Amino acid sequence: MNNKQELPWDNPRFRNWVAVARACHSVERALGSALAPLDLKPAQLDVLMNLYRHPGLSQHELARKLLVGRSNITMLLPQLEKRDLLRREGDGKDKRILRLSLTPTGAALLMEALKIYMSLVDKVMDQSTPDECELLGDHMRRVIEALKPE
Amino acid sequence: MNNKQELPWDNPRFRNWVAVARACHSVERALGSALAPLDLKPAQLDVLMNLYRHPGLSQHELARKLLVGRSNITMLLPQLEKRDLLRREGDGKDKRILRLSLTPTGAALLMEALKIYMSLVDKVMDQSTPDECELLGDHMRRVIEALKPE
DNA sequence: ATCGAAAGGTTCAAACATGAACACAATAGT
DNA sequence: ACTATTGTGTTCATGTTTGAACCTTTCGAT
Repeated sequence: MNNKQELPWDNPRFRNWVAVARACHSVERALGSALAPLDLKPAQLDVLMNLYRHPGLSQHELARKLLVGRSNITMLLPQLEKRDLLRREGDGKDKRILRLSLTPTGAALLMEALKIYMSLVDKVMDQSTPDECELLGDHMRRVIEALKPE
Repeated sequence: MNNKQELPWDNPRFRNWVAVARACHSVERALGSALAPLDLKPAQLDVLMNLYRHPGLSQHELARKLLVGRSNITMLLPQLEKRDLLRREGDGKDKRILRLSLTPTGAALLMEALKIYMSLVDKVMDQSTPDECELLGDHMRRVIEALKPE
């Protein structure tokens, strides 16, 4: 009955990952507050960022980039479209697909939001050297790869 | 009108933090799937973990540890209490406070869940050396500190 | 051609999180 | 003692996320 052989809290991997999760959570909440003046939620910022980098994305592709269900996108977009931040137009060849792109208004708002996000990221990365920051990013990109097919 | 001077995607700090956020999101979703057989959500696992380490926590204290609103706890606990995973009993001195503690059933389920969580954490940390893992944890603990008072 | 399977998007109900307003207990200042 | 203030937990309305069922379009096999 004693499976306390090695409690997770003594395991460095566990302790350290829990710290990562908590830090992420903190940053997410801080970002939420910081974006409030723009009337933008972190999830919506994610949409704008991805459309800026990948214009012409379909809704399904966007959903996969955001690690989110397709229906979530369907619910998320109308708000942004009504605010004239993005456009949805049918693909010429495949009538099922809606291609997404930012409007100038959307791009402008994105730039404002990015300033806010960047200042938060600066606070985070001030806690490490540039080398450590790069190591961190490399590690996390490997994690994303390792978890991708599942 | 050209504030593209330095687009965030070219900024190492930004790129690397975005990777952290995405990795966390991936892990969170993978954990959600992996915990399904236990009929446990990541948020509920967080509750059990904190009660295991800090028995006798009040609801407010728990909420702050989880970075979550007090009302969230109120909504979250009854399900777990009905499953006999935890107990809520009034504090003798201060009748406002409800003190929380795991039942044996709760502790047992927690151990099962931790095995699942650990195997996921192993997959994550296999992507780095032990030294880098420790560095990562230290960095993130500093981040948590830096964001705390806000 | 035609039928069946797969893919894109939408709809809907249920689960969840959030913050403001509330009720009650405890504490401090007078 | 008494009021005002703070702290703890609950309630409620709102907004988000999710997954399953659905409709339509496309593609592939016969």
